[in-house]
Amino acid sequence: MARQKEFDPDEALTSAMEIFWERGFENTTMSALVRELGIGRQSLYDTFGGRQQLYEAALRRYRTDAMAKAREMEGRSGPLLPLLREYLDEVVEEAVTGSCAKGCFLVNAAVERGGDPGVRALVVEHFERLEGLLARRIAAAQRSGEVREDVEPRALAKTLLGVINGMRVAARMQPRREDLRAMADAALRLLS
Amino acid sequence: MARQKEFDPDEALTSAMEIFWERGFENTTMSALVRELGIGRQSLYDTFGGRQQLYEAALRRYRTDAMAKAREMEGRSGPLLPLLREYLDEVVEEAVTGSCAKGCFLVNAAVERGGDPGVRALVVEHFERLEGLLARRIAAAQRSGEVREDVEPRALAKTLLGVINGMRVAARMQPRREDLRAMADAALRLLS
DNA sequence: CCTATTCTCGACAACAGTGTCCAAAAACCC
DNA sequence: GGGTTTTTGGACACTGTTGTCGAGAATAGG
Repeated sequence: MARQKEFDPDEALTSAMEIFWERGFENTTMSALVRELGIGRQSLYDTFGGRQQLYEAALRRYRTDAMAKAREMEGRSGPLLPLLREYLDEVVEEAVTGSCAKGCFLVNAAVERGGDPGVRALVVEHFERLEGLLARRIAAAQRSGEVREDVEPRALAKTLLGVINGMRVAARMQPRREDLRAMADAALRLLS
Repeated sequence: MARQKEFDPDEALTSAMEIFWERGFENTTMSALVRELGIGRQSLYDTFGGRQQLYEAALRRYRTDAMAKAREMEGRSGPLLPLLREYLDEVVEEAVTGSCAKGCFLVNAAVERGGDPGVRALVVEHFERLEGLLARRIAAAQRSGEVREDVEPRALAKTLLGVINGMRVAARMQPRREDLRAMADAALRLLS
């Protein structure tokens, strides 16, 4: 029928995501993406349909990956705290890895583009799901006596998520692994 | 000698700060500032010297105000937890007040312009000071038995700051007072 | 009242970035 | 091999933004 694309759209989206993640929306021009992805301008527009749409696609992909990690944690049984430690370690590594401080794409998006309803909805939805997931696991851990019971699960989940996002912000200022680990350790200790 | 300014530079800086705070750097054009401050373009450039410099000046002003609030808390004696509650209440109100979700200017700046060394330094310095201040008060509260002693003060301070910044991020996504209060309550409960 | 200095306002040059157009090239099917 | 469809790459129109220029207005001092 016709000519086939010379690049892999999925791979391109991943690269675009990393660039948007590091530099943010406003500091990422289409020209830069064309240059760094090694894809023609027109191909980029044809495939993804413009900067805003490409950004949202990148955000969706990040969100899917992030939720997969969280669900993987949910899927496993056993005590909560070791699972949480593992999860937090991943959060730290992700926030620190890369040429510069990236933090978390969703947090960055919320801060930088909270004004955009589409972006905001995308972000809010993710964190609500994550909070629900955490709250359920925390409630179970409270019943088994692993987590203190003087704070209700929902509030504990919100606060834990707060620490996690605080870690991401801290990582964006200064990606020092030991600082983030200290926060993670303390947060876990406080739960019991 | 000469004509005097028709506007108050200090007041103008305050307004500019609020606008940068709400919309961020890239989404705030000089033309918009000229329009909304009611000041001539040239006057703005003469007084503040360009967008980047105006932004940094606004950031400095915010930082000064924020540190003043923190020091006010430090100055007062008595048990720590009530003071912290008061402080957190202020944080919540500040993050929620305004026509839209503002969060914290410094957090926003760190996320949006972490790439700029000047901005980054400004932000890092502030949070380091704040962390030190908190750590000192927490250490004292530990000695008096008000705060649990199984986590060292520095780590506790980092984590508390993490929750606070997490609250600011949450506020930027969805400025719901009850959610932020729940986080603040839980964080305080976890300290004891 | 006059002069010197500073402020104010509209206009604008220079620049950067987005999204589109068009011609050429490439792949697939007949 | 020819025709058709799609991709590709460069050029470019258009828009929006920054920072500056020059003329005119306002104020303080002589």
